[in-house]
Amino acid sequence: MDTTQRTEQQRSADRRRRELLEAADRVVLRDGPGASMNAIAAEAGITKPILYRHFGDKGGLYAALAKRHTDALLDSLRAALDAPAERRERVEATLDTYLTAIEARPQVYRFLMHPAEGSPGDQGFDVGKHSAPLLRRMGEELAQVIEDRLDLGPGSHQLARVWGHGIVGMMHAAGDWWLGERPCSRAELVRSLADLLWGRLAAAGDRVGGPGF
Amino acid sequence: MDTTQRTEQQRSADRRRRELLEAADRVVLRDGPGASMNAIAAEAGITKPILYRHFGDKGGLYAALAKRHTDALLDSLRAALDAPAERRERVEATLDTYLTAIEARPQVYRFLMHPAEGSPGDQGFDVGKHSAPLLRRMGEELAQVIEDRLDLGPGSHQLARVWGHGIVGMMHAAGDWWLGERPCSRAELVRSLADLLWGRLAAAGDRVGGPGF
DNA sequence: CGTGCATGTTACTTGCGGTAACCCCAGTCT
DNA sequence: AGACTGGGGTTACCGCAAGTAACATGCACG
Repeated sequence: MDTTQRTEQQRSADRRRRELLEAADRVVLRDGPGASMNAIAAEAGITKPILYRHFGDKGGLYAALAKRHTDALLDSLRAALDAPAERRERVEATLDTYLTAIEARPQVYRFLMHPAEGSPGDQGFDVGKHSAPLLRRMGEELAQVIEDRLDLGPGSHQLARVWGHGIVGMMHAAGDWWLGERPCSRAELVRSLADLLWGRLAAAGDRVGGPGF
Repeated sequence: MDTTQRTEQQRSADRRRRELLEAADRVVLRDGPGASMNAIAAEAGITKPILYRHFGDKGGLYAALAKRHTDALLDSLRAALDAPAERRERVEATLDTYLTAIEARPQVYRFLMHPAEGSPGDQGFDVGKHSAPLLRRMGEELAQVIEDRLDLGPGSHQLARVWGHGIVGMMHAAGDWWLGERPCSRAELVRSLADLLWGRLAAAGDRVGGPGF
């Protein structure tokens, strides 16, 4: 009765919410992160106030949208990282998974990395979470995996966290640059990054005939 | 005559431009990247259209502002990277220089790394330059240094570029996270990152008693 | 003197985020 | 049946910031 009815309405609201999110998705993918609430509402076949009833404000809508994609991407990454294989292979598989994802849907990627937060009065938004939460989440998850799986001696917790965020940042920056310039194949990029993580920078010899170092 | 006058006016215009930039700087440092053109104009003691005459649009002003800070930071980094010392020392010095800079003036840092927000429609902004050009410039410069100084065998050009952007991204992401959470001292962070670059990730042993990998 | 020309202003338009007030229709209670 | 309530929807509006005319002023040159 009361409960069944409430769940019924709940379900209806959830379905509506999903429809709205999919419409928003289409618009954001088409117009970029600067898509207006009016455009999104129009795409969904309704008007602005409904969006605000469901998501509070633009930040809320964008957060919900970002969460969907972020969760999906993180699932793929976890799968690659958890595969039964040698460490280097897993690292390469994870890098490749990430790069494949951003290559396949660059619009989604742009949106996730530069959600543009509040904006106007942006007062409604917490200043602390200025940046893309996706990078933070990836960094934290990777840190956890590193800490769980590797024997790093004393201070392993801190070390794992630094490495987690650092490696994610490396992947992100290299991917961003690569996506813009396409200077090489994905496989080459993956190899180069893995080589970097595998200490080839430290192992390289000084160039002969260069400036005297 | 003509020329002298023109240079005279040019100089005057340049001086004015600099004053405007410094005023803009003060406002952006105080109010964050969402500072309005009105506020900047008021701080400079003039009104909006003058700003637009000098910088075209908000993007132009922000680009000019960013260029100043970016150039300054890049100069410091070049100095640290060019110091006569062992490679590891230079790497650590460069990391430390970067972290010291973002620690000393987080407002500047936020502005440089997330200029896209702007404000509401942000439609005055070119979609192409979505991200911080600072990262790209740092990546390119580092790539150049790596290629010039290290002997990487065949494919060294590509490799150096990938590494340049990757390392810069690592530094940036770790720095961003560190700046927000302050989980350890700057020196510890520098050491951890350098260790990562020096192959400690690849060299670490599997954790005993953990899940069977 | 008037004619450029750079510098400055006021006052406007446009477009967006966000909100208040109203509307309508399906059930429900008495 | 008829008033009552509440979720889904709309129109019309506010405030604010980017960007733009159109008008005003000071100063060199012929």
